[in-house]
Amino acid sequence: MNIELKISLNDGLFLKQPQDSELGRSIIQHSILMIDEFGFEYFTFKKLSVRINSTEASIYRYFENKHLLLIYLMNWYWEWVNYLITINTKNVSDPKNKLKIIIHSIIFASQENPIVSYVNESKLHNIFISEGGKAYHTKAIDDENSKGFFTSYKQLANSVSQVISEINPEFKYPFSLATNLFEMSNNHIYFAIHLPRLTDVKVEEEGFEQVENMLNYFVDKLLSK
Amino acid sequence: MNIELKISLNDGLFLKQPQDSELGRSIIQHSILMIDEFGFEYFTFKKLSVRINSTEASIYRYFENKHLLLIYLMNWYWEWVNYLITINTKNVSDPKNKLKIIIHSIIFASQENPIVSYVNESKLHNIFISEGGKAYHTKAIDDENSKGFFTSYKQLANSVSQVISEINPEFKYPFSLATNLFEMSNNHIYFAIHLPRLTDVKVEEEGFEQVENMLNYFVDKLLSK
DNA sequence: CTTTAATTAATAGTATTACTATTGGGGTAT
DNA sequence: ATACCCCAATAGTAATACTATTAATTAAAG
Repeated sequence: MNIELKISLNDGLFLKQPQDSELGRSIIQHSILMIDEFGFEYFTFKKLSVRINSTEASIYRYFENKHLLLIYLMNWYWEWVNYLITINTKNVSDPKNKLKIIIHSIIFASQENPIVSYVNESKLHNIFISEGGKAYHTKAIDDENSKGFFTSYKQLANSVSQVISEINPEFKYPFSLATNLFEMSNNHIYFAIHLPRLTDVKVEEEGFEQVENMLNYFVDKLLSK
Repeated sequence: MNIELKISLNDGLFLKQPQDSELGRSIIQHSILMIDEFGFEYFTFKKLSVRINSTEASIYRYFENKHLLLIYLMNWYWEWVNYLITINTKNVSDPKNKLKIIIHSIIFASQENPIVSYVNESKLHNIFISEGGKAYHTKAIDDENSKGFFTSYKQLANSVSQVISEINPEFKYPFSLATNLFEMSNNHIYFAIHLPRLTDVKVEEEGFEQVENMLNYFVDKLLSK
């Protein structure tokens, strides 16, 4: 028997629940692989349909367009990081330790706890790093936001901000720092790979330790009294 | 007589120097207005050509495609901010004051020193905030980087990092902090407008004072010994 | 001056992309 | 057996991204 975790996402993101059918799961699986491989701009439903031996029109029955598919995938990622943070900090009471674990969860999300067989979490993390911003940098942002397409990210930011406020209740920018941890993590992994003159950190085969150290250093300094 | 400043940009960014002809300047002027108004995805050369009473093919003689036009505009912005920082800090010797002025220049770039008649610097700043990341989040990044399309940004980051190191020579991440000032400024202005739950700052009609205060607060804390 | 060369932008396309209306096939219920 | 419903494929259209070629204008050479 095959037990599959079902990630719960805003149902305005899809026309038909992709997790419930073979074709739907195949769309999720191969869209992740193809966006990672070729980039979001080059990725089309036509190309995806050829790869999964289906048709364009069939994919359109699941997702309205490729932009909403990207938001769907980013929501998957946010939900998954949220899940990771929850289980990793379950028995931790010291907020400073909690924040360390949160930072580790953000950066090493890709290498731990694969929970859904048809989702390559490591490549989903790559997409988050390279294409994540495109999910909310669009003219339709206000409309999409009002439909709740970014509540997962907001919840994530909210729970991280609470830990920040626990560490230093006087710190004036807990939400800004929380989102900055995500944005900075993405940016500096990306810069280290593609625009190294824009950062001080390097990424190695072993992983993103230097990025993790930098974020911990920033947080320590900013939250010291 | 009409004296126009000519911004010097990497000539791999265009096929034909747009600053040298009426049509070229019109392309720059109205692409800024249209991208700001409709967003980069909706913007096309066809629509631009209708607006400026020309043809698609004529625009293609100046720019290879709309992505390179965006990189061109972002380079324009980086060069312009670099120019602003240079003149604003010319007679300032204290590095702490210098950094304050740099932060002010980044955030209020749009409201000061319009230098080129056919460029609406305020709307160019809007594009930088909303669409800037798309200039370098693409599969062609390594190729484009090797052609020097991002040297303006790197120079900017480099000169800011020098000021940071002057303030605190022990600080380990001067480049990361420099780029983070730009990225954070963009993100939190954007969040304040569209995703307010992701930040602690608000933007008012008067401007982005709260963002400026936040960046100064971050810098003070991070660079204190 | 004229003829030739070079530079300019417009015409008129094509291939691809994004998206949709409609049809048909395979289970399920009665 | 047949009516009903769900599913995905066929076969389109309109818009987009891009290009080969031609026409018009300007500059240079004889």
